[in-house]
Amino acid sequence: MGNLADYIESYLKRLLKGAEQGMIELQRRELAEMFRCVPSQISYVLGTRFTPDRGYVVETRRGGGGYIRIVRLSFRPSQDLASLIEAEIGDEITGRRADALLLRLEDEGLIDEGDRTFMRAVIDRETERIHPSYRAAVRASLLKAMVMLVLRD
Amino acid sequence: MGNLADYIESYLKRLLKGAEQGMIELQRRELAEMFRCVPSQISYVLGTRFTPDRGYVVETRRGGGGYIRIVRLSFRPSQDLASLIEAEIGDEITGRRADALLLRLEDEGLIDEGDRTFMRAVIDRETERIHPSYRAAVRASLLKAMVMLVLRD
DNA sequence: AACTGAAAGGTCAGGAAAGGTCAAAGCCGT
DNA sequence: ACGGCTTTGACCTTTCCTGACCTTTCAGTT
Repeated sequence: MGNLADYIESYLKRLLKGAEQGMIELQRRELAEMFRCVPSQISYVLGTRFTPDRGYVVETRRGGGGYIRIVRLSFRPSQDLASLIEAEIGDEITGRRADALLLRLEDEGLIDEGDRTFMRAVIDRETERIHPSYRAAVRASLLKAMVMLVLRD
Repeated sequence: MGNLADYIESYLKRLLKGAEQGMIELQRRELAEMFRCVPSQISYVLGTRFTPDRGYVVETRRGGGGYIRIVRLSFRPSQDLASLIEAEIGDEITGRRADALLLRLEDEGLIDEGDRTFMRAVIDRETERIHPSYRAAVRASLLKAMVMLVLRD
């Protein structure tokens, strides 16, 4: 994990952990100076790591006194678990989005790394035997089934 | 066993043995240089020797600072369980046989009644959407995935 | 109220640095 | 000679990082 984007990401996540209400506010230019990079690098990190997919919302404001606010969304089900999972995963899902979701669950402490790796292995294994055009659907079914099984209670 | 792929395989396995958390991280290009071969040779070794079937998961990242991470599953589909499950379930299974299997697992005290009814419900739900001719296959995948997930460790 | 300049953040394209793919050639045992 | 692993190399995709240029907001001036 040697690249700059990763460092910035983990710095921001550390800040978020220590923050009230799972929300932080900062300035792009300042942060860029701190990491000695161009400001657009910060935008890059936000755009690739703090996406809704991964459970974050970013609000910004330009101009004097501008800021960037990062809000962490909690996966904690407000409704019932099944419909939340249904909404997140749907009938089909790419391998990438599946990874992102598992990572997010790990990030939130809902599953551990072993769970994540295991589920990934199962998905890879079951998925590669079948015809490519059904993969996305089977992947979704498997993911939903396993996540529900692990998260229920 | 004099071929390059075998040497690379055993080198990686040696690294894995000495690694904390049964996980190593390396760069494809570097490793290729070390063995004086083309990078795709590394991919070949990973694709043929470090498969989920054999108890490994490989995660990679491209681009600057890219890496390859090899994780050994702690629940290495312990011959017993994995092959038992594979043998019992196979590539396809009817709803009836699935029920029977779940009941048997409950009988043997390997899962409780809650697990069983939950898994059944998940299978029914995921299975009803899809085309009838694929149900048996998807049912098998789901069942295998969930049973392994619950029985692992 | 309108104008203007400075101070944010946004966008986008391009180059460099990984790893991925796939088909063809090579090698080896039967 | 054949079939199945191995190896190689040409070409592709993804990710990171930077820099040039754009837009928005605010504060002060006219």
